[in-house]
Amino acid sequence: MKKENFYITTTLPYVNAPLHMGHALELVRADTIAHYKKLIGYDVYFNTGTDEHGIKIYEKAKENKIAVQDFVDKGFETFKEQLKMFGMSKDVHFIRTTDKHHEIAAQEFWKIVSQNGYIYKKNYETKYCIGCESEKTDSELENGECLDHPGVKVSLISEENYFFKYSAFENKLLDFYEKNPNFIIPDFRFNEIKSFIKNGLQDFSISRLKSKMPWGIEVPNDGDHVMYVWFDALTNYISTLGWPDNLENFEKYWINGNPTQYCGKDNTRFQGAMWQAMLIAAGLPNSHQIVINGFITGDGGIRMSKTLGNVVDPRDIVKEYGIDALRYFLLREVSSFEDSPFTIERFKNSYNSGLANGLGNLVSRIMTMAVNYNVKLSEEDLKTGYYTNSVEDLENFDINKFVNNIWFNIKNLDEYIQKEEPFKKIKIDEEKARKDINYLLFHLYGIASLLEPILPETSQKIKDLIKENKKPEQPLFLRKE
RNA sequence: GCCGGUAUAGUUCAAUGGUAGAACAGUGCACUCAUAAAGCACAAAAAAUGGUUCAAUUCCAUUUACCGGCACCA
Repeated sequence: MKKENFYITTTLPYVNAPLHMGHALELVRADTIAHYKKLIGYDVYFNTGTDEHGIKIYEKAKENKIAVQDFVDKGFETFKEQLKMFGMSKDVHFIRTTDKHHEIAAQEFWKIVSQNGYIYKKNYETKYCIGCESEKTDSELENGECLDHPGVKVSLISEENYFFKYSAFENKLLDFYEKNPNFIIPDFRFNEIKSFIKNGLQDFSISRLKSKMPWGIEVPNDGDHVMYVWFDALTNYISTLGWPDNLENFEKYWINGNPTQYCGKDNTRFQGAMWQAMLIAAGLPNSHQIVINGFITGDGGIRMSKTLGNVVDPRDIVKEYGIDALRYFLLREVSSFEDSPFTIERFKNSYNSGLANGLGNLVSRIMTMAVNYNVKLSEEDLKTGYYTNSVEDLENFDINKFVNNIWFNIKNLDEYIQKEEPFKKIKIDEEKARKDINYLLFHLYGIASLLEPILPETSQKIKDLIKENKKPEQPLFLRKE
């Protein structure tokens, strides 16, 4: 039978800074969905990678006195190492916006959109703060002054830029949304973007003078300009598939793979509208779904920031508690769509109750009985698939709810042991006690199966213990005080 | 300012036009297979005002508080 295909991607983080908790959330969630789809038999293409162009990266490299290419190469290696720390699938595909084939794809994309009449040149006024020596957006200004340099009026710099005819896509986007009522998840984000578009779209600038921003992809047939972020970065979602050369992969995963994009809520507009308009402009099919995460905040919903000192680094969590502990918290405790706080205290509470006292302890108590009384699962029991039910939540990207249900099963087994007391029964009615333990093993194996996309490492450990009829040598998750 | 949303136990979240459920934290009991774990029990909640209704936490309106969006910021 021919396998069905599935494509999923994260956004590409900037290569010049370490990944924060929000990145970890997006990556781990996309990984979970990718893993789940593989389990139910899909041929999955999972994309992530790094955005490596732009003035900030260029300047940072200069500041560190190294060649820009070396700087981004190093950043990319760091990125890959961090993905390992998040327990990502090994078969994830990486795209770098400095990859040669990506650069060619971005230029080809530009050419097509230009041929279709959606790119034109016009004068563009940017606001420039002499103090910062950089361009500013309106949202960065107050009363026409940059916040870091009050009293210094920003100056207006005029230059010729290429523009994308975004304004031509109002109705096309609204039509597309109308036909795809689940295009953006959750629906309140969908409403936001709809009302944004109904307020009217303005064309936006898509190039910069190369003399001012040397580190970027050249605009086709115009060596004086490089692409500004949009046409460069957003096209990664198809260049990773080999577009425009490898149309086989493109057809398989983009056209027939329900391309699904995870992103944070600050990216709603870019992924949900801008990129979609660009695809229409290029005559290419739209994404299938955009799934939008909330933010990870500090306690009380306030923003994480260095000055407040409430930043939790995902790498520190992994170092102290392990990969699956981080994944557990992100996938179970963080709301699937709303903002959620991440504090060490919350994390520790959740770790102790859910992983140490919950799952870890359950594995210990069941395996001890199974080993002591030598109860093993039959080959047939080991083959039973657990992915027939209860996956609706995953299909709706409500991972949070899915994981909660697994923990409901864990609780049920604890209650079962307490009620049936096989450890007592074994002295009175051995056959019945062995049946109980078999039941427990069977359902524990089921829990391990459900956990496969959530906590891949732990899932494998539990399955091995059951198959080999062994107790864990050390607690799966040591209680932390 | 405009548009949208939210307000339920100490905390994070449910359900519901007619007894408001759970998890974590708390208190107590009790068990020993297990990581001083798990189990059982107890305690604990509808922002305010008004309206519709036999009946409102639920529907409607107003007020208050908070959150999100309102463009070139990944």
